Amino acid sequence: MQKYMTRQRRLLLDYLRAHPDVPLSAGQIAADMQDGPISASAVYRNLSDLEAEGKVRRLSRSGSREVFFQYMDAADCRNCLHLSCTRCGRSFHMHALGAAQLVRDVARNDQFQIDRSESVLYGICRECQAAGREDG
Amino acid sequence: MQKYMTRQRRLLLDYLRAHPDVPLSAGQIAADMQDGPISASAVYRNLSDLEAEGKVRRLSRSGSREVFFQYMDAADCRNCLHLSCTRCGRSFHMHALGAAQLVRDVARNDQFQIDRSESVLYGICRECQAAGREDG
DNA sequence: CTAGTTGCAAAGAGTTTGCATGGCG
DNA sequence: CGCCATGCAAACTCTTTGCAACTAG
Repeated sequence: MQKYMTRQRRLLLDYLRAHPDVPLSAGQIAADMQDGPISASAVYRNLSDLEAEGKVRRLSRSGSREVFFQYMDAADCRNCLHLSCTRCGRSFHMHALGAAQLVRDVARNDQFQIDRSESVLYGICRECQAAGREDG
Repeated sequence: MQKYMTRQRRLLLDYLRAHPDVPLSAGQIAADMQDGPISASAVYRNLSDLEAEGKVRRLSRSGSREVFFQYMDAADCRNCLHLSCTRCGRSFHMHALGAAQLVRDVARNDQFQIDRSESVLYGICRECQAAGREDG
């Protein structure tokens, strides 16, 4: 668990906050920051710490062995599910009411208690749908 | 893409069909079958082929670097979303009507086109909820 | 027959870890 | 000043790949 706010820690946090809606792979983050004063292992270690503190969520993309991280702006994310675009990689908050409704419906119909923080729905976002129609 | 039905292929298929509701990691499958006449690489290659044919879905578990596979009983899975229990590992089909409803709602409210085959909702299944209440 | 498949072992990608050094408070 | 965090490189885990031998149809 994090005790000291090191330069690396701050740098990483800044980086994450600057990319709020993209799930970033640890490797990608490390690569993006490799010119700065932070090593890959510091990136990995800090991401794990941040995850343990709930500041970051760890998620996987189907078919990839990479682990992705996404900064969570505290309470904001407690009641939403994430929608992640498989084309552009960005992720969005599902309408909170809809998420609540979904959780309720699944609890009732399937007797299954959804964990929002573990779950992400994949698909195509509005912009990429539009782009797709143009392309053909 | 698969052309010949080899002994290994049949073995793997049998194995998968025997475990319909558990997402199995490729490594686990390979380990379970290592005594039989099938190598790890045959397992991996066949799983990829089966995925390409839509007989198997590939999925990730948040926090794990392993890739999981789950046998899909054809058309059955076209219209459902999967609910995967983070406690016992089993996965279930979300009520088809509920899934359809969800897809519609998200399309309308979030302008996001969910891809059922990519998406899995994680949480706790009925049995594990009950077990949890007993345990404390 | 003969192209698709297999097994093996080696290569690859991504992540974790051990240890000496450095820096936060 | 003491302990936590860092950087480096080596270890690890899981998966993919190259290639010669094998086999389904």
